[in-house]
Amino acid sequence: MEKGWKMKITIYDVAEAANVSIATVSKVINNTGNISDKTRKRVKQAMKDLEYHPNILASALMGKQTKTIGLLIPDLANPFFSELARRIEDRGHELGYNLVICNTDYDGDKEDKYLQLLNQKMVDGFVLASGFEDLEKVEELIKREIPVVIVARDFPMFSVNAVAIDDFMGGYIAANHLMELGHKNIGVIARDLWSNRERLRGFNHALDEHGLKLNKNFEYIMDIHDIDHIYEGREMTKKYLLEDDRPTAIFACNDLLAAGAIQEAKELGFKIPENLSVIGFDNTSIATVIDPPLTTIAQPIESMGREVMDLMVSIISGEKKEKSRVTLLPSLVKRKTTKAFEVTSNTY
Amino acid sequence: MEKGWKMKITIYDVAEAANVSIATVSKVINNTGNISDKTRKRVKQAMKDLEYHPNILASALMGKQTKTIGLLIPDLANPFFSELARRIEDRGHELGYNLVICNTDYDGDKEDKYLQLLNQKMVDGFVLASGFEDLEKVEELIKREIPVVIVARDFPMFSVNAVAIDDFMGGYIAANHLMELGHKNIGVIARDLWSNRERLRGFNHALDEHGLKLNKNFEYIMDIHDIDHIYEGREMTKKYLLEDDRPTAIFACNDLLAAGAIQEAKELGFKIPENLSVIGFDNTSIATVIDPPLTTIAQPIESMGREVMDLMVSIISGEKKEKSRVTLLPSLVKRKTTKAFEVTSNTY
DNA sequence: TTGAAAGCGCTACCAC
DNA sequence: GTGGTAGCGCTTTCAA
Repeated sequence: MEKGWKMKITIYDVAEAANVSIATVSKVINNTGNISDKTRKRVKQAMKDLEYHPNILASALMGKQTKTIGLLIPDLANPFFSELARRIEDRGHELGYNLVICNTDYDGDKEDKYLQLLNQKMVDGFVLASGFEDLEKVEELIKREIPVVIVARDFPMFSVNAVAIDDFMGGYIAANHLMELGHKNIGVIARDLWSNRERLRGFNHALDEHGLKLNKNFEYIMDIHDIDHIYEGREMTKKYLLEDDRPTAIFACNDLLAAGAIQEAKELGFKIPENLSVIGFDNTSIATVIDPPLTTIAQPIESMGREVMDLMVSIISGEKKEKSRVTLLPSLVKRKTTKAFEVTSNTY
Repeated sequence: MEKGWKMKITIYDVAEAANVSIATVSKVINNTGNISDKTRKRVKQAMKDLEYHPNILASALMGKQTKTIGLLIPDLANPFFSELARRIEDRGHELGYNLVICNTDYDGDKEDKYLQLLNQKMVDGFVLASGFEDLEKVEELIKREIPVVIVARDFPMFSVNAVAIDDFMGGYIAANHLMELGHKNIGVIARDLWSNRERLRGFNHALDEHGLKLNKNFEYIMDIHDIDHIYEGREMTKKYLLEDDRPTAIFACNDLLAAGAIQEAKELGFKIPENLSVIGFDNTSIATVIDPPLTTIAQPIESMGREVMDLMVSIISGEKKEKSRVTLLPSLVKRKTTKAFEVTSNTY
């Protein structure tokens, strides 16, 4: 029979060409069983000649891995998440996995749909960078023994695999940096996410240690579905800055929010950092793009991506049986948006 | 037999529960054949009761679609691509498709590897946003009748499905905008990509119409693998601006490059746009983040994503047999980085 | 060291 | 209308 160029070539073709059974071919593909060097060589040659590539779906049907991981992420257009996805994909590629990436927009229904769909597609596991404020679905997965690792979002009192930074510490560092510069009256802008609440908690804790207290007028926790961070950052900043006892510094819980804060402040005639200090969070690429370059709390995005995939693979391979949690440390990246507070600077 | 909570439930379980054959179940799943309402209802109920979800891989083995598309993209961390990926995913989701996203870094070997791998995984088609300066692999796919659509990258003399903007026109618009403002001496910064070369061609064409000519000292085409656009933008800008006959405006072929240009110019003491006009390309979110907000040539990213998936699906479904190419139009988004050139402004 | 054969979960053709 | 059955391409006993 003529093997046309379009014919999909299967294990049978290889077997025929190498004059062995498909069982033998399968064994050399998977390096299992005992095959003599001679046959092995012959089979390999046949595979090469025919440009044979095993159909992964068929083998998955037999219980093998699909070598595909589902990544649920709130919003790829958000630099933090796209950079994280990038890193996870990089490491996945190194380890032989592909990523199905899904945007959830913090929408529970979408999360459900994707989880279910990717399950049907037999992904080997899920990386969840999504909101999942609701633990039910995650528990369901775990009960069904599907590998799950949560990233950038910790569930302190729940037994899941997770990699995240110490958000509390991040907030703590931010506050201390600002206080060291002499700021006492600080405004904060956050989102209604666990991680952001932790950052605030750390922030407040640091304040507390110095006998300071956050002015509730200068605390804003925006709705999770307000997607335009820049706008929100601007609005809040305007509100804060127009008050008589306006803050001398702002802690924004992500870089985008900080960008908005800076834009608005400048537009209102404030000089940054002379009249107002701003500190962000995440250290995404936009921190270096805005002017002045943003002082921010860095999440080690690359390491996070790496750790996530490594953890995932160790779970899949079964070498990690108990749940484990890796916590990375945030760090202060000083750039140009924070400066020592001087009394005179408050009246510009 | 006790159906444990972990048992994977199959079409057989449904058949048993509904007291029909698996053939019948299959028919109600796929809405094929003739099934009486009574049985249909019974089967559906059984599926619901058992929380049955068909194994997509198994049906794919039988020649059905995997409902998964491979997306090859140079770099998810680049805002243009992450925003595009976001839009493609959105539309894919609406149409019932998932996306396997792969970063290629314009690396031919990675492109090959991914193409081959995703092929094994039986994706229904490929969206290529990657470099693919080399057409061979694409031709190979097409010959094998695998649906392919190219995005943000046109192959004018080659018959492929593609959606892209008119890059020539984009460059043309940019040049005209600058010339209308009185600029005659303009520097350009581009990458060594087809799209960028087209933009330059359009740019030069416009110049030509006005009897102007690009000073070759102020033209730079950076290597495709130089990944740090900001840095490159800065370096070139410094070089240009330190010349005696320095340009009064810069056309950067993407927003990141423009961001670098602006940073450097400001650092050298130039006021933007008073002493130097800068125009970018893409209109990514960073255009609104930098200061001053960047005037740029917008690519309609959302429409592009939509068109790409729509085209892909129409190819898969077989309703589009001939190749087709959709060209979207770029548009000028005026913000704050371009301004009329005044003679005095050249000596600040 | 090799191969025959029994599936994996599903679809589709052909009988009844 | 419904069901039996032959695969899809692969892995994995179990015999030879």
